[in-house]
Amino acid sequence: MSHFQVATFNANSIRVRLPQVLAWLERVQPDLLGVQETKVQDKDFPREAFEDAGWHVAFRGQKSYNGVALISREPLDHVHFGFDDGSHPTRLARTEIKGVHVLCSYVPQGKTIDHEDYQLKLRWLDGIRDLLETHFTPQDLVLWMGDLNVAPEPIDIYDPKGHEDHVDFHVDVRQKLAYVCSWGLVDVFRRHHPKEPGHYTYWDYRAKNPLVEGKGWRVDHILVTEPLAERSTGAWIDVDARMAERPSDHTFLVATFEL
DNA sequence: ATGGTAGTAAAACTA
Repeated sequence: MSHFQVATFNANSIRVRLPQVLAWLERVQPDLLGVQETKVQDKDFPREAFEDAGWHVAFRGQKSYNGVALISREPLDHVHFGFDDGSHPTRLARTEIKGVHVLCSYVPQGKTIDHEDYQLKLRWLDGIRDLLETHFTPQDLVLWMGDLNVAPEPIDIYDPKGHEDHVDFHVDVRQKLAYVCSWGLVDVFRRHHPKEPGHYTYWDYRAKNPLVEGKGWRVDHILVTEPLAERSTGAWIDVDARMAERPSDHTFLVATFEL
């Protein structure tokens, strides 16, 4: 039996959030952290800051937008960025660690439901289903984590009635995520906190006092195949991590397993 | 209230 702790975090600039991320890694000591929205070109990624602290990093970014990174205690095996056709390398990272196949993604947000980017988002999620079907079976140990930009259920967002036309809660995107999960993925946070409302991973900067007013969204997820779900021992959202000096609009989601 | 704030990067775009 081997302990395995994995986490996901939308940093909204890895350079601005560097002290917060380093402190969090030091405190929690996960095996693997997936980061989205690093917002930095590879030449400017703060690689040495992580390596000096004893972490291994793999990243793929671009100027201003997107960017994903994997931060690991053990050296990372080969990390593949993007889909099989090479598209979206700054939104998707894949690797294998401790026998677990890991996907880390920053799903396109979609802007508005009448925007063409929303259709791109739906097709993007189809692409994840295709990727899963191509490379794995539901009997494998597979973990998909990241900012998926979908609140799956009404309990995963404040004021669900008021957000029915929002790209992160619209019926089409929720059905699309359900379709991907119907391949054989379980929401590991919900497995440990069934039907509990008010657990959020994201709060809009533009709200006056979103954390206090409870104006949050659960759009960051760790989804796993059934054999991995059976080995999961807990899942939690680290709201305390938002006590940082310059917190991201998202916070850390953590899951633990006994492999 | 079609606003609000944060980040990048240098005006406007994204979330």
